[in-house]
Amino acid sequence: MRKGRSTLKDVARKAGVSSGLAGRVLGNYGSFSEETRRKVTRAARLVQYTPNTIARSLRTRLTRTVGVLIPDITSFFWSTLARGLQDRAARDGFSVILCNSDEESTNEKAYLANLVERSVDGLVISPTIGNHAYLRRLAAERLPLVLVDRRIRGLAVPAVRVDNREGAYDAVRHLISLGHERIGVLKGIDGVETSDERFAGYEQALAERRIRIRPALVKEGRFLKDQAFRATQELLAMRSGPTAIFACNEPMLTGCLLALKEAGVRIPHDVALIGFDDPVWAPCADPPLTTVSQPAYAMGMLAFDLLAAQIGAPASSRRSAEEVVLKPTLMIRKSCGGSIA
Amino acid sequence: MRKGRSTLKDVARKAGVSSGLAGRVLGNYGSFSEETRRKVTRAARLVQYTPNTIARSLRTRLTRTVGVLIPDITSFFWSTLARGLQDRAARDGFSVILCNSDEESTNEKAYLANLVERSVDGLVISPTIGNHAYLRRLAAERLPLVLVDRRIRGLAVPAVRVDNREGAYDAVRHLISLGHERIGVLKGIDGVETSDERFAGYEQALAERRIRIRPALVKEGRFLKDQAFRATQELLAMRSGPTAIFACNEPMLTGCLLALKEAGVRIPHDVALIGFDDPVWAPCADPPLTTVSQPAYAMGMLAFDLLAAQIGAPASSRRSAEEVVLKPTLMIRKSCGGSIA
DNA sequence: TTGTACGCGTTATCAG
DNA sequence: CTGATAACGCGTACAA
Repeated sequence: MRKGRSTLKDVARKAGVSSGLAGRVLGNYGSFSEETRRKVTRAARLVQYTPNTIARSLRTRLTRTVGVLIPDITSFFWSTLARGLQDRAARDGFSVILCNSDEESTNEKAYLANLVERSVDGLVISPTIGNHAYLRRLAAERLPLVLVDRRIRGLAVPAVRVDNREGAYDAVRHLISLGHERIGVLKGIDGVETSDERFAGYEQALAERRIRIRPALVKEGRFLKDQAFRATQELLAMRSGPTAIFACNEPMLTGCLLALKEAGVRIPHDVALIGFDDPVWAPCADPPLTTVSQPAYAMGMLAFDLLAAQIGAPASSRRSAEEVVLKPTLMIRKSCGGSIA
Repeated sequence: MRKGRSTLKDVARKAGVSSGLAGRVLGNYGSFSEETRRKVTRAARLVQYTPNTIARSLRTRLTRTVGVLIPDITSFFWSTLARGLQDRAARDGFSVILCNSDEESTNEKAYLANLVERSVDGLVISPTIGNHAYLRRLAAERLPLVLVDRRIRGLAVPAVRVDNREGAYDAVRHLISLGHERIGVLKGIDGVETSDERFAGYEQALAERRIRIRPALVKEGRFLKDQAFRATQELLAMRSGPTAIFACNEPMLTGCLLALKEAGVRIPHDVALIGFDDPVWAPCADPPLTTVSQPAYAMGMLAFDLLAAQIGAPASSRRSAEEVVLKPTLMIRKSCGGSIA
C-alpha cells in the first residue's frame, strides 16, 4: 500500500518524463509538446494525482484561504453574512476559516495571530473595541483586509457596512411619529462604531423633535440577548418607564421581547418595540416585529469581493479605502402599532 | 525592508547558533544547554519569529485544520452546532474551514475534494443523499471523520446525533394526546437519515394509536423554509386538511408558521403546530412554539472531541464507530394548545 | 550539546 | 521542447 497521495514525481515516472516537465503541463505554463501533454495528463489520471496545496503554498506564499473573524456566527446577521462570504469564496476557490470573537479583544488578538501564522491570503473582520495595534500592523504590512459592519477610526481599509445612523434614525423617527417620546434604547457596546452610530441616529431623531434624552432610558445591552433581557426588566421597573423600546440588534431584540412577554406587557399597547436586524422569524413574532433590515447576505458577498480585489492586485497598488455603505430598510409590521396619541 | 516574516534561519543568525539548534529549542525537543535556550528565545523575540505553519505542515503532514461540511450555516441548528465545534477546536489550536452543502451532493463532493486537497486533519460532515462513494473512500483511507446529525448506512465512523425517532414520536404523541388525528407532517428529504427517522417517529406514534397515515398529509419540505411554505399552503387547501402540523426542522417550522399566518389560520385553534429544533425565538412566536429541542451546541463540541480523539490516535488503532446519541427534549408551550376534544 | 544535511512537493529558472 | 536543479521553511536523523 502506498503511503499517501501521489505526487508530481509519480506522475512523471508513470509518464516517463521529468517531474519538472510534468509540473509544467499540469500547471499549464512553460512549454511542452502536445505529445507530452497527453502522456502527462493521462498519467496524472491513472495515478489519481491531486496537487499538494501545502507544498504549493510554501512555494507561492499563497494559500487561497481567507479568515473571517466575527462576533458570533450564532446570530442571524452574522450567519447570513458569513454565508454570503463563504458562497463567494467557494466560487473563487477560496476556503474560509471561521472565528468567533465574542466581542472580546483578547480573543480577537489570538485569532488574528493564528490566522496570520497560517498565512491566510486575506481577512474580513468585524473588529471589537480594545487595542487595535495588532490590526493596524497587519494593515501596514499590507495584508489584504476588509472591515465589515464597523470600521476603526483612522484605519483606512476597505469596508462594507450599512448606514447605521440612518437606519436607527428611521426607526426612532417612526416611533416618534406614532407619538412616542419616552423611548428606551438597548445599545450595543459603547465604542463599537455600529453601536455608536445607531445611538447617534436615536439621538438625532429625538433632538430633531426637541425631545430630551433621558439617561435612564438608555441601556447598554452589549449586543447580547441576556444583557438585553435584564436591561428590559430594569426599564420596566422604572416609575415612568418607556412607552417604546429600540433594540439595536437581533439578539437584543429577542432578549427584550422575551422580557416583555415574561412581564406580561402587551406590545404595542403597553410598549412598542422596534429592532435593528430583520430575522426571518420577525413576521412570526407576537406581534410581528417592525424592524430595520440589513442586506447581510449581500454584505458578505461584497466583503469577499473587496478582499479578492486586494488579493488579486499587487501589494503596492492596493486602493486604501474603498468603502461600500448600503441602505438599511425599515420593515413596518405590527410591533409599533398605530398612533398612541 | 525585509521581505516577509522572519524564519528559523534569522533567529539562528541572531543567536549565533545553527538553525537546527534554534529549531530544537523553539520546538522544545532534542537537547540544548540553558545558555543557548536563553540566546535563542531572546533572538526569537527580537526578530519577532513566528513559525511558518505551511512549512511545518509540509514536513509533518499535519495542518491543525478541520473541515466542517454542513447543509447551511444560516439555520439555527447548524450555526449553533458550528459554534460549539469552533469553540472546542480553537481551544485545541485547530482552525475550522466552513463549507455549506445546501444538501446538494455535487457541492458536497466538491467541498470534500477541496478539503482533502488542503490536507485537513479531519472532517465533520453532515452528509446529504447521493453518491457516497467518495466519502467511503476517505473513510477507508482512514481520514479522521465524524458524522453529525445523520449517518450513512454501512459506513462505520463515529457519529453524534440525537434520537430523532424518539423526538418525533414524542412530538406526535403530544399532538395525539391532545386529540389530533389528522396530523400533517413537513418532512425533510427522503433518504436523509434525520428525515427518515423523524418520519418513522411520526408513523410510530400514529400506528400505536391505530391512526392510519394519510399520504396527502405528508409533504416533503426538503428542510427548506420556502418549500415548507408552499407545502403548508397545499395542506390548507385540502378539503379535509390537518388539524395539526409537525414541521421537521426550524426553517420548515418558520415557513409553515409564515404560511399559516398569511392564510389567517389561528394557532392552535384552527391548526396546532409543533416543530423540531427549538430556536431562541420560539417563545416569542405567536403563539409561543411547542418544539423538540436538540442540544446543538453540545453536539458541536462532542463532534470535535470525537474528531480530535481520532486525530490524536495512531491511524491503525482508530475506533471505528463510537457513536453518541443524545436525547431531544419536548418543550411544551402554546402552539398545540389544550385538548381539542 | 551542537551543527550538517536531507526531504517534504511544488514552482520556476536555466542550460542543453 | 526538455531535464536538472534551486529554493520555500521546517523537522530530524546523524555525525561531530
